Formats: sequence, structure tokens, C-alpha cells
Amino acid sequence: MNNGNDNTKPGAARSRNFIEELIDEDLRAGRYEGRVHTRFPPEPNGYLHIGHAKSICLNFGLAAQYGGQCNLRFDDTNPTKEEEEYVQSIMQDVRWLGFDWGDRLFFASDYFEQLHAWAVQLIKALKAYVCDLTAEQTREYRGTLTRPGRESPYRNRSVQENLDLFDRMRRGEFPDGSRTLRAKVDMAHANMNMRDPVLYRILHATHHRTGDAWCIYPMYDFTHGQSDSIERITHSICTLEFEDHRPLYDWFLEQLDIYRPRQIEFARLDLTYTVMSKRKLLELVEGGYVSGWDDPRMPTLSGLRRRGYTPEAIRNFCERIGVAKFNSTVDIALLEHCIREDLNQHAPRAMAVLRPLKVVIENYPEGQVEWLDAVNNPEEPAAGTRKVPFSRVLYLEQDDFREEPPPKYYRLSPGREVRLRYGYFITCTSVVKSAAGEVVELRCTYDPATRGGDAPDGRKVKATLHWVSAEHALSAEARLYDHLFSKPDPSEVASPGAGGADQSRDREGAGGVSHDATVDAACQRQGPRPSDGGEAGYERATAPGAGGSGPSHRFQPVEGGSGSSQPADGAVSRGTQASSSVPSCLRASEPRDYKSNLNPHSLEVVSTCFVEPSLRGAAVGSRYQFERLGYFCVDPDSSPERLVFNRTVTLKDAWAKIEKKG
RNA sequence: UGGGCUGUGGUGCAAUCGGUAGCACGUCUGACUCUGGAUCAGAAGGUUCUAGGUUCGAGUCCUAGCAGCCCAGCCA
Repeated sequence: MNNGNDNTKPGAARSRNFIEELIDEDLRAGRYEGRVHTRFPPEPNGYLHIGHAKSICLNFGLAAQYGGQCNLRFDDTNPTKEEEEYVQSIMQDVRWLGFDWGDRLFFASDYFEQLHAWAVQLIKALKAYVCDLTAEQTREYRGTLTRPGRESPYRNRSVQENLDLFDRMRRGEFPDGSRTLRAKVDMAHANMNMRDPVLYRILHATHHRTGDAWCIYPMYDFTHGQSDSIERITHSICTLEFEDHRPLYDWFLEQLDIYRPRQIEFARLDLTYTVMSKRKLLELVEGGYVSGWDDPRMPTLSGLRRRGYTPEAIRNFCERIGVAKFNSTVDIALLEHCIREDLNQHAPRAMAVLRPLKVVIENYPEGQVEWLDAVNNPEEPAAGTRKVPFSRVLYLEQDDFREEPPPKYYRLSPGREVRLRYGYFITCTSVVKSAAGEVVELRCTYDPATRGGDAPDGRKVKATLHWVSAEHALSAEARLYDHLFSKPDPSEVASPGAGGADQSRDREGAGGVSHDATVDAACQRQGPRPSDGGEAGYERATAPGAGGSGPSHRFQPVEGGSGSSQPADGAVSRGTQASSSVPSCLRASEPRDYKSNLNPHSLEVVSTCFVEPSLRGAAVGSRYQFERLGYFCVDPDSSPERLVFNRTVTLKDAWAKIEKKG
């Protein structure tokens, strides 16, 4: 099910998306011997993100749905950008998402010899030639979108000469960039891809799998289609930008007279409040705006995993967003809805106080401790109960007390009675303030008759608060995340005149010959072009292993604390304010770009939290609902002595809405 | 003034391939509640890009426009 229609009607067949309709059509027509065989073809040049998850779910999902198979194939044709680390991370992420490629793990590099033979075949058929034009000349000869190109002066070399030259290219006789092997198609073709595209380039680079066996490497266009053909893929599902390449792939397959899969293009995923382009993600990592590829604010699968997202939630999300050919942007609220839905069902509850306010129950016996029963998961009775300690001194959430309660605020305030979850009814009798006049401690009384949370006399309270026993609580750190960007569309830069660098990048192309906008030129110095990459392709990270630990980024967390009441005992620690060094690519040019929309409040570190003692020893990666606060996941930065929690997502907060409206 | 693709409530998708626009998220009400969570009930919100045309009937077909996205890497 991947769209809302009929989703909730049991028994009703859900409508099929356009890809399924095309497949059904093929099946009905008896094509491909009734097989459905797909593949997920990433380039190992970076980490997978949720946009890839859409493609993975689609390809593996379709295969499963039609009783077919799905391969995992790495399109590793560019040794200068690819690394083994990425291969490993990609396999881990696909597995984590819940998919199994069985024994069908392939690499385009395994086909290099075959691809080379096919190149030779084309040369012999006078369909390919060795070209001595430089990169710049090649670009000039190619023409423009509205003007045909000119034929290369090397276009009509003899088969013999081409064979000889191509062979010497392979032997390493020529330096990088000195020659290419190009297809002989049509320099006047309206489709730029058909204007004698490059098939092979000289690259004296070590490949992560083939080592130094080759110094010429096939281009993606000369590799992808044939790889699908070799693997007998029936349906090559890819993203929209490859529609223009389909005629070329078909041309190759036809010239070579080999098996031809059917390519179907769909729109890639875009999400509000984040960026999906690998170039930008890489920039955030390298610029220190985030702690690494797995920073919990990143839309990467490793980031989402660390944040506490479950594979189930992500898969469900991918089903709900549907598949179409229209470039659209999904509201990140849907992703958040999916993870809440999953975690509400499965995450055990616990009590934790993020910003502690000390409370003394004056009529509660000194030294007494009661272990009260608490429900582990109201959505899952089988999860049972646990004991939580209650004592004279507790911590409450600072937000749960207001000396002067506004209308509709029905938590604790002087003279008011509320319930402590699974505990007692308490009434606030007085307030202790610091010299500065801030509330530092509350004095309350409890009603012994309300043990467990029920009043025998039927008395009602408006609020139930979470709490923690001061003596028994474990101290912990919480990292509270918000959207990475403060605007739904991060590329929307309100920079007048010159226009945002980001915009200029997005707009260029139609008529602009200057492909390198100043800012991008500055930003891409280390290599990457300002492109968003292919269906799986993204510029690689120069520093594999950049995935850091902890929020030690230049893009600073906002200070902790609500700014209202002062924590008792200095309870709330402030996020460390590190020096904010400006990334080089920003220094190089003034124009603002998407990075100026980074949300300064995307991370708030609260280092003196208290959690109930049952959480002692919680495993890294385990998820909990901290009652009334949200879902949290134990971060790898945790140590046996001190837990660190990432807030995956907050609970829906009706009060926050009321308060916001004023 | 090259080529390819796409336009349905705020957002993402549907509409049995001509039969009178539906689902989800979001938003707003109300009920219930030992999480202001969850759950339940309900509401608002669409000239289906525009203009013509065919038809008893058009989101679906035809014509002409308009708008958006992609393509000029020896990236994928």
C-alpha cells in the first residue's frame, strides 16, 4: 500500500501506482517470461539517505510483491570518488531497512572486461572512435541546448587506428584526459546525451575493488544499461533525470544486440525542512555544521537510526508517500507521524525529567521509600509493569509549574493539586526562591489516601505530571533535536538583488553558460560539482569516517533551559558555546545560500537530566517514551555511568499549541 | 526561439482508462483519559494550471496556450 486511497478499507484492493500498472501491462503482454527482477544500484560514494530508502523500498518491494528478485549492485565506475567504507555502510543500511539481496550482490566493476569487449565491438562496427579533443574542446564541439554540435576531427579514424589507440589507452600509454573513446551517434541530436557521448575516459586511479588493473574506466552511461542487461533486470527503476538517458541506453543495447530491460523513471523524494542533495549533505559534514553523516539531525539512514527511527517507520513512510512522476516535497510531519505511530505502539514508557525542579513533600516521612507500580506500555498490556521509587524529595519538570498560571494552564501552581503519575496527589503549599527571585524549589504536601494515583473520594485533578525520585534518579544527558533548517524550503534565500547563491545555482542552466556560480566554485574546490547526483549517486565524502561522535560541531547547539525559571542546584546545563568558525566556502563569497537557513535551535543539549532508575544499563539504540515528553533513544555516546538520550520526536503537545496561540 | 517530463484541497497521493472528486498527513472542533499522549466522533478546505472544443455527461478525450522540473561532466 503506498497511497492513502483505500488504505484503510480492509479487503479493498488498493490502487496501484503507475509503475505497477506498467509492470502489470508487461506481464499481461507476456513480456520478460513473466519475471519481475529489479535492482537497487547505488554508487558507493557516500551514505544513504531517506530518499534512497524510497528507491530501496520501491525496488525490493516490487520484487517481493511480484514474487521476483531484487539485486544490490554498486555502480562503481568512478574510482576517484568511491570507497570501500561506503560499500559497507550502504550494505548495512539496506539490511537495517529490512531488505535482503540474497546472493545477488554485484558490482559494475565486475563487468569491466565485458564492457571493454563491447566497446571494441562498437569500434569494429564503426560506432565508436578514439577522440583526442581536450575536455574543453569537447564541450565546445558539443554545441548548446539550442545549437547543434560539430563533429570531432577524429570522428572518422579507421577501425584499425581506433583499435590500436584504444588498446594503448588501456595499456596506460596516455595521460589522464588526453583521449576518450566516444560513441558515434549524432552531433546534431536534440538530446544532448546522443551527441557522441564519452564511453571511456583515462583515469590512472586505484579502484577500490579492481585496484590498478585498469587505467581507463567506463562512463556511467556506458555501464548502467548494460549492467542491467547482464543481470537480466526486467524493470530498471530510476529517477526522473535519467529519462533523457534512456534513448542512449537503448541505442547501446540495440547496437550490441543484447537483452533489453524496461526503464521506468519516478520522482525522487524531497522533504521539508531538510536537504536531500548529497552535495549539500557532504558540505554540512565537511563544514562542521553537523557532527557527521550520522548526526541525528541528518536525513541519512545512519542519522535517522541514531536518532531513534525504526526501519518499520521508514518503510511505512515510504509506502505512504506514494510514487509518481511529479517532483513534489513531502511534509516532514508525515515522517514524524510515522515514527510516533510505530513507537507509541512499541516503545516502553519511562519517566524522565529534563529540566529538574526540586520538590519536597513536607508531610512525607523522611527516609521512607515506596516502590510503586507503573505500566510499561498502555498500548501493550503484555509489556507488564515495573516499580518506580517514590520518596520525600522529587524532581518535577520546570515547565510543569507556574507561579502565576495562565488561563488553560492546569498543571501545578501555588495552592493547586495535581497527580504525580502512579504516585500521589500533591498540593503546592509554597515556593522557594533564589536571591535573584527565581523559583528554585517547591514545598508540597501529599494525600496519603491517593497512593497509586486514585482518590478514594472521587476527587479529580486536571493534570498528571511525571516525576522522578531525587535520591534514586540517574543523571543523564538529553539531546533535543528540531528541524535542521528553519524554513520548509532551505533553498529559499531572501537575499535581494544578486539572489541567493543557492538560487542562482538552481536557476542556471537554461541559457547560462557559466556553469560554476561563484559560490559553488568556491564551495566545490575540493572536487564535487554542484550537482545533486544521480539516483544513487552523490559526491563522496573526502573524509570517510567523518561520522563523528557526539555533537561537537561548529554549528552550535542552542543553550539549554527555557529561560524562565532557574534550575534548582544548577540543574540545567548550558550547551557549550564553541567558536563558530566560518567555513571556507562561505568566506569566499558573500551571497547567502541554504546554509543561512540552518536552524540555530536544531540541537539543544540538556546535560543534567534525571531518569528513573529502571533505565540503568539501557542498551545503546534502545528506545523509550519518556512520558509526556517524547520518544528517546540511547545514543552510542552513552557510558555505563552516564546515559545519553537522543530525542527522536516529541509527543504531540496540545498545551504547546494553546500557549503558542496565546 | 532544442529536447524530455510534469501540473488534482495547505502537503503527498487516488479516482475501476468518459459518469459527476476520495484517502492520508496537517489544521480546527468536541468526547474520553492517571501521558494536555493514545483513542473516538466531527468540521473546514478543491472552478482538478488556463482557454476553447467533442459529448447527455470531461480530472479523464481533442486543440491552443501558461507554468514548473531536468539535460550542454572525461560525475552518477
